[in-house]
Amino acid sequence: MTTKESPVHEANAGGPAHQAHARGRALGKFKNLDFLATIMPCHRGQEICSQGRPAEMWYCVRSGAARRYVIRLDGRRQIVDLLLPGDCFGFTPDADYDFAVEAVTDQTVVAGYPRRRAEMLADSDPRVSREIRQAAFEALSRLQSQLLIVGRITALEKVGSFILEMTVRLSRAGSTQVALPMSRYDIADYLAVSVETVSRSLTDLKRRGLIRLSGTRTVEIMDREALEDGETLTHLPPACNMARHHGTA
Amino acid sequence: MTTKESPVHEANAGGPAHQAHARGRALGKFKNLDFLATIMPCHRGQEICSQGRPAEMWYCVRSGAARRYVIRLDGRRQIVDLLLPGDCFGFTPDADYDFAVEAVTDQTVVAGYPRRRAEMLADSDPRVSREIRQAAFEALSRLQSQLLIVGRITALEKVGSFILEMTVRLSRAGSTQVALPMSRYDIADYLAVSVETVSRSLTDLKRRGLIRLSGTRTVEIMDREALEDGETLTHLPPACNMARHHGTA
DNA sequence: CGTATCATTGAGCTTAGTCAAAAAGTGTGG
DNA sequence: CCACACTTTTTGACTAAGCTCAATGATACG
Repeated sequence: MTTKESPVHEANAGGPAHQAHARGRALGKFKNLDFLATIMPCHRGQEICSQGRPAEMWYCVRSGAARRYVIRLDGRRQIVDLLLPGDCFGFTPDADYDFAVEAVTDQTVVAGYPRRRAEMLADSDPRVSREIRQAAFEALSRLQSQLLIVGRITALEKVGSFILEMTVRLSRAGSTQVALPMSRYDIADYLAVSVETVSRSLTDLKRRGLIRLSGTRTVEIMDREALEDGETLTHLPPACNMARHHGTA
Repeated sequence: MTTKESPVHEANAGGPAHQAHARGRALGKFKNLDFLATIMPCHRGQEICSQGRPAEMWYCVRSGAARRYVIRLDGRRQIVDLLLPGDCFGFTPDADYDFAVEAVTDQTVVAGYPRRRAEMLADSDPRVSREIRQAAFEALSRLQSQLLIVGRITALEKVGSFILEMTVRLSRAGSTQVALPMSRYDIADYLAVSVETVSRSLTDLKRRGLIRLSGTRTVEIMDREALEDGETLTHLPPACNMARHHGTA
């Protein structure tokens, strides 16, 4: 769904939430490879690598956000990784990429490392070797998290845990607020549900008082417990028509 | 679902389909580390590593099959990787495993490599370093495949592509037959659907003539095209009551 | 100040989950 | 070799969650 007829939901991502989150960790990867990095500033929607092309580079997000995705036979898009500052990508066991990667926001910057040379360096420098290994393990961990989210039963749970994950990954320590860099379409394709369902779920979570929205892309967590529980989210007052005026958006 | 009340669906997996699939590639990993491998034969259901414990070992499946999984708060089990001969696991960016791994069949053999020592060896031997990197990239690739399967829309598509994946991974080249080493419960927890749905989907695929079952765990692919298409699988003759006596089970 | 995209909401319908129970295998011990 | 106990697998009936189609608000950008 989602990206069925409308091939690219790009153009206008709008919102105040896009000044990347380049924190300390953004520079924490491939330190010992940085001297051969190519810095690439990307605009929204710009393709960074494309499926089927020779996998000649590894990358690391410096700021902004990127989506790694696959287009299915039926035209649907499945996002298989959301890449935030500090996240590395481009790893594949084969000669070619079996995915594509695009910048999600303007102001996205990635560092590119020629794979061949990086591998040769890894051969001679254990620190490089360990950095790459660590980056791959982190990618593995992200994918597992995503699988656990996508594998949830109800859309409410998926959206709820997605927000929690984004909070953890985008906000420092105890923050309860996240500025999502991506559109509802991206969220939908990440969670493998329809855009409408994402929207409805957010509305529902808002009505239940678990989150608040400031603008469309800034989410504040009001009840973390309930969000990660899932028990609370299943078959409960689906539309409790309590005449509550939810403060703002 | 699935593993909700009934914690473990083990005991009797029976069936003729369990003589592991140790082919050449089973030994193709960590060649240069083999001298420090511990060979562990495992019985069905035996735990190989457990969530939350220090990640002190890396592993490689030599024969049989294993499932990597996570138990959710609500008690459901999500399988996040099916490990077949040649597949490596145990990789984590943190100090502890954030998953558990169990043998799926009797006759499962895994090789264990002490992480510390393996890392030190990788530091000094580029071949080791590359082997580990390659294994991690393959794990990444498996996870991406699973995500693409779980992210499909209908259960019919999920089960269909699952069978295709298993055929590719378990059978040599052009074979159209797979002996699934795992139960319907495992399949359900891998696909994040209910057991009943898995069973119904298989029945449906059988009725449509896309597969045939010999016994309950041996699947023969009759129409690969249709299976990977998905288009064919959506809203079509859901129960064509043609009085056909499907040859055998 | 239009225009395009993003976001939300509604109505109808299909799919899959749940609960319940039967059928088919498998293994064991008498 | 058979009967029993236990799993695994399948099927049915019912319910509810989410997809689709369609339309209406919002918002940003030129």
